[in-house]
Amino acid sequence: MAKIQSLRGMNDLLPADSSLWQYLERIVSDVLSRYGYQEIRFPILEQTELFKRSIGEVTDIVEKEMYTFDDRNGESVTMRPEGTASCVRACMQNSLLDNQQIQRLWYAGPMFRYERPQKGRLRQFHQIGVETFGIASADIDAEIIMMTARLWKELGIEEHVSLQLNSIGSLQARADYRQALVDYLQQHFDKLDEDSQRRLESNPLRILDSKNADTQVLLDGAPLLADYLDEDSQQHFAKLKSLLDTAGINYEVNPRLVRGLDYYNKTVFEWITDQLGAQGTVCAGGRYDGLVEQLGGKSTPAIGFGMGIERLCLMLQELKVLPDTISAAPDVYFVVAGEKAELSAFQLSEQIRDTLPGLKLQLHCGGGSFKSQFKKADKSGARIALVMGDNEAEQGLVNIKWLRKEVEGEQPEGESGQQTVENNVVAEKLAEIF
RNA sequence: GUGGGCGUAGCUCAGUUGGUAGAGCGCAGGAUUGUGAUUCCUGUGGUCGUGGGUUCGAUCCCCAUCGUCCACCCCA
Repeated sequence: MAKIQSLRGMNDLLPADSSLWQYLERIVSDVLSRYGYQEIRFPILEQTELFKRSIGEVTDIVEKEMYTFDDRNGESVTMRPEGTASCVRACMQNSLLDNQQIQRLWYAGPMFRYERPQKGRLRQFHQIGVETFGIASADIDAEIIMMTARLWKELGIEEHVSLQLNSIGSLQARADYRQALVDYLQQHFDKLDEDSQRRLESNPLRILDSKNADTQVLLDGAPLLADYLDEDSQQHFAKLKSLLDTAGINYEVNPRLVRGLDYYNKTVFEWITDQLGAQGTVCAGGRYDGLVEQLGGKSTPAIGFGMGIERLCLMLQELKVLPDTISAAPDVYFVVAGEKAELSAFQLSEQIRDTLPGLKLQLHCGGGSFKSQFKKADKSGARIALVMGDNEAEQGLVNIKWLRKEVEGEQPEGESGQQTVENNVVAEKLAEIF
Protein backbone atom coordinates (compact mmCIF):
# COMPACT_ATOMS: atom_id res chain seq x y z
CA MET A 1 0.00 0.00 0.00
CA ALA A 2 1.43 3.31 -1.04
CA LYS A 3 2.07 5.47 1.93
CA ILE A 4 0.31 8.76 2.20
CA GLN A 5 2.38 11.79 2.97
CA SER A 6 2.10 15.52 2.82
CA LEU A 7 2.47 17.27 -0.50
CA ARG A 8 5.92 18.49 -1.48
CA GLY A 9 6.69 21.84 0.01
CA MET A 10 3.82 21.66 2.46
CA ASN A 11 5.08 21.09 5.96
CA ASP A 12 3.54 20.16 9.27
CA LEU A 13 4.19 22.52 12.11
CA LEU A 14 5.19 20.25 14.99
CA PRO A 15 4.89 20.90 18.72
CA ALA A 16 8.65 21.47 18.88
CA ASP A 17 8.24 24.58 16.72
CA SER A 18 4.74 25.79 17.41
CA SER A 19 5.72 27.79 20.46
CA LEU A 20 8.27 29.64 18.35
CA TRP A 21 5.58 30.57 15.86
CA GLN A 22 3.27 31.65 18.63
CA TYR A 23 6.01 33.81 20.07
CA LEU A 24 6.70 35.47 16.74
CA GLU A 25 3.04 36.04 16.02
CA ARG A 26 2.52 37.49 19.47
CA ILE A 27 5.37 39.97 19.16
CA VAL A 28 4.24 41.03 15.72
CA SER A 29 0.61 41.51 16.61
CA ASP A 30 1.61 43.40 19.76
CA VAL A 31 3.80 45.82 17.85
CA LEU A 32 1.22 46.28 15.13
CA SER A 33 -1.55 47.00 17.55
CA ARG A 34 0.64 49.59 19.26
CA TYR A 35 0.62 51.44 15.95
CA GLY A 36 -3.14 51.16 15.66
CA TYR A 37 -3.29 48.32 13.16
CA GLN A 38 -6.21 45.91 13.23
CA GLU A 39 -6.43 42.34 12.09
CA ILE A 40 -8.41 41.35 9.03
CA ARG A 41 -9.06 37.80 7.84
CA PHE A 42 -10.15 36.76 4.41
CA PRO A 43 -10.54 33.48 2.53
CA ILE A 44 -7.71 31.40 1.19
CA LEU A 45 -9.62 30.66 -1.99
CA GLU A 46 -10.57 33.44 -4.39
CA GLN A 47 -11.69 33.85 -7.96
CA THR A 48 -8.68 33.36 -10.20
CA GLU A 49 -9.47 36.64 -11.90
CA LEU A 50 -8.61 38.58 -8.74
CA PHE A 51 -4.97 37.55 -8.90
CA LYS A 52 -4.69 37.84 -12.65
CA ARG A 53 -5.90 41.40 -12.54
CA SER A 54 -3.79 42.51 -9.60
CA ILE A 55 -0.49 40.64 -9.71
CA GLY A 56 -0.29 40.84 -13.48
CA GLU A 57 -1.05 38.30 -16.20
CA VAL A 58 2.51 37.93 -17.38
CA THR A 59 4.22 37.49 -14.01
CA ASP A 60 5.73 34.14 -13.07
CA ILE A 61 3.38 33.87 -10.15
CA VAL A 62 0.28 33.99 -12.31
CA GLU A 63 1.72 32.17 -15.27
CA LYS A 64 3.11 29.12 -13.58
CA GLU A 65 2.99 29.19 -9.82
CA MET A 66 -0.64 29.42 -8.82
CA TYR A 67 -2.75 26.59 -7.46
CA THR A 68 -5.66 27.11 -9.82
CA PHE A 69 -8.51 24.73 -10.50
CA ASP A 70 -12.15 24.65 -11.43
CA ASP A 71 -14.54 24.16 -8.54
CA ARG A 72 -17.59 21.94 -8.84
CA ASN A 73 -19.44 24.73 -10.50
CA GLY A 74 -16.85 25.10 -13.21
CA GLU A 75 -15.61 28.41 -11.84
CA SER A 76 -11.87 28.97 -11.89
CA VAL A 77 -10.60 29.48 -8.35
CA THR A 78 -7.11 29.99 -6.96
CA MET A 79 -5.45 29.47 -3.61
CA ARG A 80 -4.04 32.84 -2.73
CA PRO A 81 -0.38 33.27 -3.70
CA GLU A 82 -0.14 36.46 -1.66
CA GLY A 83 -2.34 38.59 0.54
CA THR A 84 -2.54 42.07 -0.87
CA ALA A 85 -5.01 41.33 -3.66
CA SER A 86 -7.40 39.55 -1.31
CA CYS A 87 -7.08 42.27 1.26
CA VAL A 88 -7.97 44.93 -1.28
CA ARG A 89 -10.90 42.87 -2.50
CA ALA A 90 -12.17 42.35 1.05
CA CYS A 91 -11.92 46.06 1.81
CA MET A 92 -13.73 47.05 -1.34
CA GLN A 93 -16.44 44.48 -0.95
CA ASN A 94 -17.13 45.54 2.62
CA SER A 95 -16.99 49.28 1.99
CA LEU A 96 -13.93 49.81 4.12
CA LEU A 97 -12.46 52.25 1.64
CA ASP A 98 -15.48 54.44 1.03
CA ASN A 99 -15.51 58.12 1.94
CA GLN A 100 -11.74 58.52 2.04
CA GLN A 101 -11.55 56.19 5.02
CA ILE A 102 -8.12 55.36 6.31
CA GLN A 103 -7.41 51.73 7.10
CA ARG A 104 -4.44 50.22 8.87
CA LEU A 105 -4.72 46.47 8.60
CA TRP A 106 -2.75 43.30 9.10
CA TYR A 107 -3.30 39.61 8.50
CA ALA A 108 -1.45 36.36 8.80
CA GLY A 109 -1.88 33.04 7.13
CA PRO A 110 -0.84 30.53 4.51
CA MET A 111 -0.01 31.44 0.92
CA PHE A 112 0.46 28.99 -1.92
CA ARG A 113 2.92 29.01 -4.76
CA TYR A 114 3.89 26.03 -6.90
CA GLU A 115 7.66 26.42 -6.80
CA ARG A 116 10.59 24.12 -6.21
CA PRO A 117 11.22 24.13 -2.46
CA GLN A 118 14.55 25.23 -1.06
CA LYS A 119 15.85 26.87 2.08
CA GLY A 120 13.34 29.48 3.13
CA ARG A 121 10.95 28.61 0.35
CA LEU A 122 7.91 26.36 0.46
CA ARG A 123 4.80 25.74 -1.56
CA GLN A 124 2.59 26.47 1.39
CA PHE A 125 4.30 29.24 3.27
CA HIS A 126 3.06 31.74 5.78
CA GLN A 127 3.10 35.45 5.67
CA ILE A 128 2.23 38.26 7.94
CA GLY A 129 1.00 41.13 5.83
CA VAL A 130 0.32 44.75 6.59
CA GLU A 131 -1.66 47.10 4.37
CA THR A 132 -2.72 50.71 4.74
CA PHE A 133 -5.25 52.51 2.61
CA GLY A 134 -6.18 56.12 2.07
CA ILE A 135 -2.89 57.85 2.78
CA ALA A 136 -0.92 59.24 -0.12
CA SER A 137 1.82 61.06 1.76
CA ALA A 138 5.24 59.71 2.55
CA ASP A 139 4.73 59.81 6.30
CA ILE A 140 2.84 56.54 6.19
CA ASP A 141 5.64 55.01 4.13
CA ALA A 142 8.00 56.03 6.89
CA GLU A 143 5.69 54.77 9.59
CA ILE A 144 5.44 51.25 8.31
CA ILE A 145 9.17 51.06 7.76
CA MET A 146 9.82 52.32 11.27
CA MET A 147 7.31 49.81 12.54
CA THR A 148 9.23 46.96 10.92
CA ALA A 149 12.46 48.32 12.35
CA ARG A 150 10.93 48.22 15.80
CA LEU A 151 9.84 44.68 15.16
CA TRP A 152 13.38 43.53 14.39
CA LYS A 153 14.52 45.19 17.56
CA GLU A 154 11.92 43.44 19.68
CA LEU A 155 12.81 40.15 18.07
CA GLY A 156 16.50 40.77 18.67
CA ILE A 157 17.55 40.49 15.02
CA GLU A 158 18.09 44.16 14.20
CA GLU A 159 21.83 43.59 13.78
CA HIS A 160 21.24 41.03 11.08
CA VAL A 161 18.84 42.74 8.73
CA SER A 162 19.37 45.71 6.50
CA LEU A 163 17.01 47.95 4.62
CA GLN A 164 17.07 48.41 0.86
CA LEU A 165 15.06 51.26 -0.51
CA ASN A 166 14.08 52.56 -3.90
CA SER A 167 11.42 54.45 -5.77
CA ILE A 168 10.11 53.00 -8.98
CA GLY A 169 8.02 56.05 -9.78
CA SER A 170 4.68 56.35 -11.48
CA LEU A 171 3.39 53.84 -13.97
CA GLN A 172 4.17 56.27 -16.75
CA ALA A 173 7.70 56.92 -15.52
CA ARG A 174 8.28 53.22 -15.26
CA ALA A 175 6.98 52.61 -18.75
CA ASP A 176 9.28 55.30 -20.12
CA TYR A 177 12.22 53.89 -18.27
CA ARG A 178 11.39 50.39 -19.30
CA GLN A 179 11.52 51.43 -22.91
CA ALA A 180 14.87 53.14 -22.43
CA LEU A 181 16.28 50.11 -20.67
CA VAL A 182 15.07 47.75 -23.36
CA ASP A 183 16.55 50.00 -26.05
CA TYR A 184 19.88 49.98 -24.27
CA LEU A 185 19.99 46.26 -23.58
CA GLN A 186 18.81 45.42 -27.05
CA GLN A 187 22.10 46.85 -28.35
CA HIS A 188 24.02 44.44 -26.15
CA PHE A 189 21.65 41.54 -26.54
CA ASP A 190 24.31 38.90 -27.14
CA LYS A 191 26.19 39.90 -24.00
CA LEU A 192 23.18 39.17 -21.80
CA ASP A 193 22.85 35.88 -19.99
CA GLU A 194 20.16 33.55 -21.20
CA ASP A 195 17.68 34.35 -18.45
CA SER A 196 18.05 38.04 -19.01
CA GLN A 197 17.53 37.66 -22.74
CA ARG A 198 14.24 36.04 -21.98
CA ARG A 199 13.35 38.69 -19.43
CA LEU A 200 13.98 41.41 -21.96
CA GLU A 201 10.65 40.36 -23.42
CA SER A 202 8.72 39.43 -20.32
CA ASN A 203 9.97 41.61 -17.47
CA PRO A 204 12.95 43.80 -18.38
CA LEU A 205 13.11 45.56 -15.01
CA ARG A 206 13.90 42.21 -13.45
CA ILE A 207 17.18 42.17 -15.33
CA LEU A 208 18.32 44.89 -12.95
CA ASP A 209 18.68 42.46 -10.07
CA SER A 210 20.16 39.67 -12.14
CA LYS A 211 22.74 37.63 -10.27
CA ASN A 212 24.85 37.22 -13.37
CA ALA A 213 28.11 39.13 -12.98
CA ASP A 214 28.56 39.98 -16.68
CA THR A 215 25.03 41.27 -16.86
CA GLN A 216 25.65 43.45 -13.83
CA VAL A 217 28.72 44.93 -15.54
CA LEU A 218 26.62 45.64 -18.59
CA LEU A 219 24.07 47.35 -16.37
CA ASP A 220 26.63 49.84 -15.16
CA GLY A 221 26.22 51.63 -18.45
CA ALA A 222 22.44 51.34 -18.53
CA PRO A 223 20.06 54.24 -18.03
CA LEU A 224 19.02 54.85 -14.43
CA LEU A 225 15.50 54.58 -13.19
CA ALA A 226 16.15 57.57 -10.96
CA ASP A 227 16.61 59.77 -14.03
CA TYR A 228 13.16 58.87 -15.25
CA LEU A 229 11.29 59.50 -12.01
CA ASP A 230 8.41 61.94 -12.27
CA GLU A 231 8.44 65.06 -10.13
CA ASP A 232 5.82 63.75 -7.71
CA SER A 233 7.65 60.50 -7.10
CA GLN A 234 10.92 62.34 -6.59
CA GLN A 235 9.45 64.58 -3.93
CA HIS A 236 7.72 61.67 -2.28
CA PHE A 237 10.96 59.73 -2.16
CA ALA A 238 12.91 62.70 -0.82
CA LYS A 239 10.37 63.21 1.92
CA LEU A 240 10.49 59.54 2.89
CA LYS A 241 14.25 59.57 3.06
CA SER A 242 14.32 62.63 5.27
CA LEU A 243 11.75 61.11 7.61
CA LEU A 244 13.82 57.96 7.89
CA ASP A 245 16.97 60.00 8.44
CA THR A 246 15.27 61.88 11.23
CA ALA A 247 14.11 58.64 12.79
CA GLY A 248 17.63 57.27 12.65
CA ILE A 249 16.75 54.38 10.39
CA ASN A 250 19.64 53.18 8.29
CA TYR A 251 18.93 52.29 4.70
CA GLU A 252 20.65 51.82 1.42
CA VAL A 253 19.15 53.28 -1.71
CA ASN A 254 19.36 50.49 -4.23
CA PRO A 255 18.50 51.87 -7.65
CA ARG A 256 18.16 48.34 -8.96
CA LEU A 257 15.60 47.22 -6.43
CA VAL A 258 12.40 46.36 -8.27
CA ARG A 259 9.32 44.27 -7.64
CA GLY A 260 8.05 41.09 -9.18
CA LEU A 261 4.42 42.07 -8.89
CA ASP A 262 3.01 44.60 -11.31
CA TYR A 263 0.96 46.73 -8.99
CA TYR A 264 3.73 48.58 -7.20
CA ASN A 265 4.67 52.23 -7.73
CA LYS A 266 6.80 54.84 -5.97
CA THR A 267 8.26 53.43 -2.75
CA VAL A 268 9.58 49.89 -2.69
CA PHE A 269 11.63 48.41 0.12
CA GLU A 270 13.10 45.16 1.27
CA TRP A 271 14.64 43.96 4.51
CA ILE A 272 17.32 41.46 3.70
CA THR A 273 19.64 39.21 5.66
CA ASP A 274 22.67 37.09 4.92
CA GLN A 275 21.56 34.44 7.41
CA LEU A 276 19.20 32.54 5.16
CA GLY A 277 21.16 31.38 2.14
CA ALA A 278 19.77 32.41 -1.21
CA GLN A 279 16.37 33.49 0.07
CA GLY A 280 17.56 36.54 1.93
CA THR A 281 14.44 38.67 1.79
CA VAL A 282 12.65 38.56 5.07
CA CYS A 283 10.22 41.39 4.54
CA ALA A 284 9.29 43.26 1.39
CA GLY A 285 6.74 45.77 0.31
CA GLY A 286 5.91 49.01 -1.31
CA ARG A 287 3.30 51.43 -2.46
CA TYR A 288 0.51 50.39 -4.81
CA ASP A 289 -1.61 53.45 -5.38
CA GLY A 290 -3.23 52.13 -8.52
CA LEU A 291 -4.40 48.72 -7.38
CA VAL A 292 -7.76 49.60 -5.86
CA GLU A 293 -8.82 51.41 -8.99
CA GLN A 294 -7.42 48.65 -11.14
CA LEU A 295 -9.74 46.25 -9.33
CA GLY A 296 -12.73 48.43 -9.96
CA GLY A 297 -12.74 50.68 -6.91
CA LYS A 298 -12.20 54.36 -6.46
CA SER A 299 -8.63 55.51 -6.75
CA THR A 300 -7.11 54.92 -3.32
CA PRO A 301 -3.49 55.34 -2.26
CA ALA A 302 -2.09 52.31 -0.48
CA ILE A 303 1.10 50.84 0.83
CA GLY A 304 1.92 47.54 2.45
CA PHE A 305 4.42 44.79 2.99
CA GLY A 306 4.65 41.11 3.69
CA MET A 307 7.03 39.08 5.76
CA GLY A 308 7.75 35.40 5.60
CA ILE A 309 7.05 33.64 8.87
CA GLU A 310 9.18 30.60 8.06
CA ARG A 311 12.11 32.80 7.14
CA LEU A 312 11.82 34.83 10.31
CA CYS A 313 11.57 31.67 12.38
CA LEU A 314 14.66 30.28 10.68
CA MET A 315 16.50 33.45 11.56
CA LEU A 316 15.37 33.41 15.16
CA GLN A 317 16.55 29.83 15.47
CA GLU A 318 19.87 30.29 13.74
CA LEU A 319 20.68 33.43 15.67
CA LYS A 320 19.55 31.82 18.92
CA VAL A 321 17.77 34.93 20.05
CA LEU A 322 14.82 33.13 21.57
CA PRO A 323 13.79 34.01 25.08
CA ASP A 324 13.43 30.97 27.30
CA THR A 325 9.93 32.08 28.18
CA ILE A 326 8.70 30.50 24.97
CA SER A 327 9.27 27.07 26.41
CA ALA A 328 6.15 24.94 26.46
CA ALA A 329 7.37 23.14 29.58
CA PRO A 330 4.94 22.86 32.47
CA ASP A 331 5.74 24.70 35.68
CA VAL A 332 4.65 21.81 37.83
CA TYR A 333 4.57 18.08 37.19
CA PHE A 334 2.28 16.12 39.48
CA VAL A 335 3.65 12.67 40.30
CA VAL A 336 0.94 10.38 41.59
CA ALA A 337 0.89 6.70 42.50
CA GLY A 338 -1.86 4.65 44.08
CA GLU A 339 -5.61 4.58 43.72
CA LYS A 340 -6.45 6.89 46.58
CA ALA A 341 -3.74 9.25 45.50
CA GLU A 342 -5.09 9.39 41.97
CA LEU A 343 -8.51 10.46 43.15
CA SER A 344 -7.10 13.02 45.49
CA ALA A 345 -4.59 14.34 42.94
CA PHE A 346 -7.28 14.88 40.37
CA GLN A 347 -9.26 17.02 42.78
CA LEU A 348 -6.23 18.87 44.00
CA SER A 349 -5.02 19.59 40.46
CA GLU A 350 -8.31 21.16 39.49
CA GLN A 351 -8.33 23.14 42.68
CA ILE A 352 -4.85 24.50 41.97
CA ARG A 353 -5.80 25.39 38.41
CA ASP A 354 -8.82 27.27 39.75
CA THR A 355 -6.67 29.24 42.14
CA LEU A 356 -3.68 29.79 39.86
CA PRO A 357 -4.88 30.25 36.30
CA GLY A 358 -1.41 31.29 35.16
CA LEU A 359 0.25 28.09 36.30
CA LYS A 360 1.01 25.25 33.92
CA LEU A 361 0.30 22.11 35.90
CA GLN A 362 0.70 18.73 34.28
CA LEU A 363 -0.83 15.80 36.10
CA HIS A 364 0.82 12.47 35.38
CA CYS A 365 -1.53 10.01 33.73
CA GLY A 366 -0.96 6.42 32.82
CA GLY A 367 0.51 5.11 36.04
CA GLY A 368 4.01 3.78 36.51
CA SER A 369 6.52 3.66 39.32
CA PHE A 370 7.67 6.73 41.18
CA LYS A 371 10.99 6.28 39.49
CA SER A 372 9.62 6.38 35.97
CA GLN A 373 7.29 9.21 36.82
CA PHE A 374 10.15 11.26 38.14
CA LYS A 375 12.05 10.64 34.96
CA LYS A 376 9.14 12.07 33.05
CA ALA A 377 8.83 14.94 35.47
CA ASP A 378 12.45 15.76 34.92
CA LYS A 379 12.22 15.54 31.16
CA SER A 380 9.13 17.70 31.08
CA GLY A 381 11.30 20.60 32.17
CA ALA A 382 9.08 21.41 35.14
CA ARG A 383 10.69 23.27 38.00
CA ILE A 384 8.56 21.69 40.65
CA ALA A 385 7.15 18.23 41.17
CA LEU A 386 4.16 17.60 43.34
CA VAL A 387 4.33 14.10 44.76
CA MET A 388 1.46 12.14 46.17
CA GLY A 389 1.24 8.47 47.12
CA ASP A 390 -1.45 6.73 49.11
CA ASN A 391 0.31 7.60 52.36
CA GLU A 392 0.01 11.30 51.70
CA ALA A 393 -3.46 10.96 50.24
CA GLU A 394 -4.75 9.42 53.45
CA GLN A 395 -3.44 12.31 55.47
CA GLY A 396 -4.45 15.02 53.04
CA LEU A 397 -0.82 15.87 52.33
CA VAL A 398 1.31 16.41 49.27
CA ASN A 399 5.06 16.82 48.74
CA ILE A 400 6.56 19.73 46.92
CA LYS A 401 9.88 18.80 45.36
CA TRP A 402 12.30 21.19 43.68
CA LEU A 403 13.65 19.61 40.53
CA ARG A 404 16.10 22.29 39.46
CA LYS A 405 18.87 22.75 41.95
CA GLU A 406 20.68 25.11 39.65
CA VAL A 407 17.81 27.58 39.73
CA GLU A 408 18.90 30.10 42.32
CA GLY A 409 18.47 28.62 45.70
CA GLU A 410 14.93 28.75 46.74
CA GLN A 411 15.60 25.34 48.20
CA PRO A 412 13.36 24.90 51.20
CA GLU A 413 14.23 23.72 54.63
CA GLY A 414 14.10 19.99 53.75
CA GLU A 415 17.45 18.42 53.06
CA SER A 416 16.13 16.52 50.05
CA GLY A 417 14.86 19.62 48.34
CA GLN A 418 11.39 18.59 49.30
CA GLN A 419 8.76 19.65 51.75
CA THR A 420 5.44 18.23 52.80
CA VAL A 421 2.40 20.44 53.06
CA GLU A 422 -1.35 20.08 53.48
CA ASN A 423 -3.45 19.99 50.36
CA ASN A 424 -5.22 23.22 51.07
CA VAL A 425 -2.05 25.28 51.22
CA VAL A 426 -0.30 23.91 48.12
CA ALA A 427 -1.72 26.56 45.85
CA GLU A 428 -0.53 29.21 48.25
CA LYS A 429 2.95 27.70 48.33
CA LEU A 430 3.08 27.43 44.56
CA ALA A 431 1.99 31.03 44.24
CA GLU A 432 5.03 31.99 46.30
CA ILE A 433 7.35 30.01 44.07
CA PHE A 434 6.07 31.19 40.70
C1' G B 1 10.84 24.27 -15.35
C1' U B 2 16.74 23.41 -14.89
C1' G B 3 21.22 21.59 -12.28
C1' G B 4 23.77 19.09 -8.27
C1' G B 5 24.02 16.31 -3.34
C1' C B 6 21.52 12.80 -0.37
C1' G B 7 17.85 8.74 0.96
C1' U B 8 20.44 2.48 6.33
C1' A B 9 16.73 2.02 13.62
C1' G B 10 12.46 7.67 16.64
C1' C B 11 17.20 11.12 15.79
C1' U B 12 22.58 11.77 14.02
C1' C B 13 25.37 8.67 11.20
C1' A B 14 28.88 4.26 10.22
C1' G B 15 29.17 -0.20 7.10
C1' U B 16 29.83 -4.58 3.58
C1' U B 17 35.89 -5.53 -3.23
C1' G B 18 28.03 -7.62 -3.68
C1' G B 19 27.03 -13.09 1.06
C1' U B 20 20.03 -9.66 4.10
C1' A B 21 23.51 -4.72 9.03
C1' G B 22 26.03 -1.68 13.52
C1' A B 23 27.35 2.79 16.98
C1' G B 24 25.95 7.02 19.79
C1' C B 25 21.70 9.43 21.44
C1' G B 26 16.57 8.31 22.49
C1' C B 27 12.91 4.94 24.35
C1' A B 28 11.46 0.74 27.97
C1' G B 29 12.91 -2.06 32.31
C1' G B 30 16.35 -2.87 36.26
C1' A B 31 20.84 -1.97 40.12
C1' U B 32 17.14 -4.49 48.37
C1' U B 33 9.91 -3.16 45.00
C1' G B 34 7.91 5.53 47.29
C1' U B 35 11.96 9.96 44.35
C1' G B 36 14.42 12.31 38.52
C1' A B 37 18.64 14.74 35.87
C1' U B 38 25.13 11.32 36.92
C1' U B 39 26.87 6.03 36.59
C1' C B 40 26.25 0.71 35.47
C1' C B 41 23.38 -3.48 33.38
C1' U B 42 19.56 -5.41 30.18
C1' G B 43 16.07 -4.84 26.50
C1' U B 44 13.14 -2.50 22.39
C1' G B 45 14.06 -1.14 17.80
C1' G B 46 15.46 -1.38 10.54
C1' U B 47 11.24 -5.90 4.34
C1' C B 48 19.01 -0.57 4.34
C1' G B 49 12.89 5.07 0.12
C1' U B 50 9.97 2.24 -3.85
C1' G B 51 9.85 -0.71 -8.49
C1' G B 52 12.61 -3.13 -12.08
C1' G B 53 17.50 -5.11 -14.08
C1' U B 54 22.48 -7.65 -13.69
C1' U B 55 23.97 -11.84 -10.40
C1' C B 56 23.87 -18.24 -7.51
C1' G B 57 22.97 -14.03 -4.22
C1' A B 58 22.05 -6.74 -3.98
C1' U B 59 21.39 -2.50 1.28
C1' C B 60 26.00 -2.11 -1.75
C1' C B 61 26.40 -2.24 -9.18
C1' C B 62 22.81 -0.35 -13.33
C1' C B 63 17.99 1.93 -14.76
C1' A B 64 13.57 4.17 -13.43
C1' U B 65 10.62 6.44 -9.89
C1' C B 66 9.36 9.01 -5.46
C1' G B 67 11.04 11.88 -1.49
C1' U B 68 14.45 15.38 0.55
C1' C B 69 18.23 19.18 0.66
C1' C B 70 20.93 23.12 -1.86
C1' A B 71 21.33 26.33 -5.97
C1' C B 72 19.18 28.61 -10.63
C1' C B 73 14.49 30.74 -12.17
C1' C B 74 11.19 33.44 -9.16
C1' C B 75 10.00 35.36 -4.61
C1' A B 76 8.18 36.28 1.56
